[in-house]
Amino acid sequence: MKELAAKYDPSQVEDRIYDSWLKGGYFHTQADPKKKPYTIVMPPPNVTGQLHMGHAMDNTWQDILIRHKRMQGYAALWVPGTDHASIATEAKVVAAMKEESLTKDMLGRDGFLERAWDWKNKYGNRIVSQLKKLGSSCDWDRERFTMDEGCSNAVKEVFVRLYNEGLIYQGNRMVNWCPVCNTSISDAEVEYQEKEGSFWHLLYEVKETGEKLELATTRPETMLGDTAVAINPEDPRFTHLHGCHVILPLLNKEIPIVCDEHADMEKGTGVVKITPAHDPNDFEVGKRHNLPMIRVLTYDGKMTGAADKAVADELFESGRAAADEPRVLDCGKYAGMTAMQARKAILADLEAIGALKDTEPLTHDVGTCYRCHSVIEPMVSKQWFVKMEPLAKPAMESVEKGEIKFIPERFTKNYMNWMRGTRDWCISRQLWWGHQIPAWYCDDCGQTMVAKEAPTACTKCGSTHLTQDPDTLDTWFSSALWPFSTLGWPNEESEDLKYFYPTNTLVTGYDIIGFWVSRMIFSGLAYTGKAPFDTVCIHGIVRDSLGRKMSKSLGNGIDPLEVIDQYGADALRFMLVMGSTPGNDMRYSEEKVKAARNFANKLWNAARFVLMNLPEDFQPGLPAEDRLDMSDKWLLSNLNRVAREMNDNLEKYEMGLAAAKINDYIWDIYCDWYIEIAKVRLNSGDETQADTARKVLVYVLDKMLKLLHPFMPFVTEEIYQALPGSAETIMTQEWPTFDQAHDWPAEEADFAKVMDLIKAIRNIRNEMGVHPAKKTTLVIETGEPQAFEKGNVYLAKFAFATEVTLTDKYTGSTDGMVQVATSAARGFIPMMELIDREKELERLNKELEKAQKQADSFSRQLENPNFVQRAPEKLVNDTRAKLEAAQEKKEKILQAIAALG
RNA sequence: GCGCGGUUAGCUCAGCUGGUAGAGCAUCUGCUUGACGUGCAGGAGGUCACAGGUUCGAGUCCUGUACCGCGCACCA
Repeated sequence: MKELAAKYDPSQVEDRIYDSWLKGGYFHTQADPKKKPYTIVMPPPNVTGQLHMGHAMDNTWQDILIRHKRMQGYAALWVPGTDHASIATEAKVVAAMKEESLTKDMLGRDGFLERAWDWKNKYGNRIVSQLKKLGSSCDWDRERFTMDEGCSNAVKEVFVRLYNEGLIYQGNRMVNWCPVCNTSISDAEVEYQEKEGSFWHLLYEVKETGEKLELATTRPETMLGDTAVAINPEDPRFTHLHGCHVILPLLNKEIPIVCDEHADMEKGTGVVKITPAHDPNDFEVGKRHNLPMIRVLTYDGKMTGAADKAVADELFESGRAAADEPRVLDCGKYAGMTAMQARKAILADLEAIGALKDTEPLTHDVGTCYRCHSVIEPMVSKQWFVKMEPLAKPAMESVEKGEIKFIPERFTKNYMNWMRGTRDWCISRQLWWGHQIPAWYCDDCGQTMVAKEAPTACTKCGSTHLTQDPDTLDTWFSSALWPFSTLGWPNEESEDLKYFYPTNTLVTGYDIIGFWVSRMIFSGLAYTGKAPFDTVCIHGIVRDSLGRKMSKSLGNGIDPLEVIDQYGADALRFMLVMGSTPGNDMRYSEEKVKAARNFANKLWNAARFVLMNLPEDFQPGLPAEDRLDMSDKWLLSNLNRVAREMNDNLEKYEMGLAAAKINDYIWDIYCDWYIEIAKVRLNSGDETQADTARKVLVYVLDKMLKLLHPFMPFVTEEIYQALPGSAETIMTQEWPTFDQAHDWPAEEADFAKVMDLIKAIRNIRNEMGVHPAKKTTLVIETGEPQAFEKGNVYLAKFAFATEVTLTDKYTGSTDGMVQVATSAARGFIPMMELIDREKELERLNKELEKAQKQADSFSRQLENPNFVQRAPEKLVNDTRAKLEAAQEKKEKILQAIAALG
């Protein structure tokens, strides 16, 4: 047992406690046949990232769940780790290199990767130590990284398997190309932003008829790559053009007019130019009509030139180009221009020849890169894809069957929509930081070989000149495997995999259901045959106090570490769960953090009070029942209920409700009522009473520390350590459960009656402005003396009574007596001279009105024969009792008014 | 266009399977009460967006409307 400091200073306590947890090894969990497993894998933050409010919330929720289960005796494992975040990290490293005027090309792949690893090693620990600041009880012995050996092995394994099953293929497809990041990105990574643009109406001359065909485009610079124009086959305006051609302006090239339903008769002029290499719809049209694909943009967003053409042509001539490879145009005078420059130049030239009819302003949604927000160029390019349909099907079924449950349930729909609509997943990235694709090409014959290890010779021609595909995999490819790659997969014999997998709860934000959750689900099902978790608990995002998304550009982000420094991790954590609901966004506000900090402080002081009242030789343990009085039983009975309800709430992922309950119990019930009661007994001079109060105080304090621990781990541990007879840590103590032996409804009800009277007396005194120092006698008239006899002592203190008398019928004078009424009792207080008669009359009438309203509402209900007939019997009886109580109270108020008059 | 969410006290939000509307903050009135003023006691403040419906009974379930926000699709 030790003393608590006069003030709780989280910054003096938290790091020390966290270290002690680490030293104690309490976070570490192993397969244990005697226990049930409970597993959470942490959504891996970017290795070079910094903790933000989103992480803080995500990890707080996980920590609450894991600490709760750990205390319940599960082998609770929380696997932490970080994500290599290919594109984000690479961008940062490149930016840092730029400071030294270095580029990737100057360093070469190996040189670059060396730098990238240095970067990772330098910053990779930052986020981890920040997570520790939060109090996260992850098993750091198992910390993983998506590019570590095990994860990389899993990635290669999956890639090879899927390839062999035909689920990964390579091909020239339309992809989203970011000319700034210089890589393809997946459909999911494209963000649409509304932008001001124009709609340019162009005129293409029909070769056969000489008429000018008007069509509109938002991207005129791609017209050099047009290989057709399309009209709708049903369009009566253009039937005469079936089979005709147009002359593509500027290039003076003949291209066909094709009939395709992609051309919408209602839209624009009904004529649409077809650029198969640079538009996803046109790509499809091109395939349907066997149109050539002509690429006019380089991968860094410039118009192609002679050199680009030469490279491509050489591939074709040597026979190494795939059949679906696009041709490349030498854009001549436009070569080397950016798309924007080319747009201007081409429009000017079109105008000069009279081919630009009109320019119409237009706001439209433009696809942008989620990373750098530059405009995406749709482009045909040779990439690796995962065939989604065969994988999505079981992934949807699994959720439909209820093997995986979303909390809240509505996100199931969100997930289903995503799965249903998803196209094949482009997984190759033109980046160096990441898992290099395990595919090798024969320099001599072009043969493709996919294997976990580099082949020594070409399987076709035997050549030893092999080159590995330079591309890396989408970051999400490795995160998709996270729930099992971290547990030992593909080694099916792994103890951890067998014991801890499938995991239980996945906690994450709704913004990455598509990116991550869905991919883990289909991956888990495909490779392990099991859904990777049974529950997906979704939280919203933390917004600023004005409800705006926190963002770098707005500069409205709140740094969780600064909040921790100022108010403590417990306060931040508590703020992030109190009053929050799964799936809903919440606002950050410093007021809320302060409220949480105040709560920690309240608990601290309560504990200080308890401890300072314990004698040296104090023996903890609850006294025998016959020593417990009404207030003890009321307190314990309430504790019991709170424990049960919190447990139910946590099982249902209602962390916010659970937090509110322990908050209310500690503050209202334990501190505001019970400690005040205990003071009376501690100072009563009755050692038995005092000892009972102390024992109950300590017993309940211990329980409520445990109930609060998952939410506020630091302050609860610090206090727990100071309790007599405490173990080395609260972390592994048993979570309190409902105890049938501590269920005392009768005493609870009796005590409630006493509290009622106390509140009524406090109320009147306050309203009448009677100074607390002014004490009076008190006569209680009641038909239920058992409650008030036992509560006598407390009434003296809380009702400011010098002397309390009980009677079943007050026969004394009502002169000068102020009367208070509750349903169970009438109180007579001689203090009329202290109060204003008129005011008191007014107050009583108000009370009467209130009671009357209540009684009316109940009797109305009971007068309804349908209610009595159809409502549950218990409810009807309860309502009768309530009506009776309201009437009794009314009666007593009436008597008080009469006495006054 | 399809879908989702929100609308409850001045503010920020809870309210689980329908049963007399809650909290924190703010506000007002008292209180230097031997744990805590980061506190204590008390007050005021709500036709739960609107309109219908189901039900003995609706903040809660159903239908529709309005406003705010979000996601997806389309965008020649």
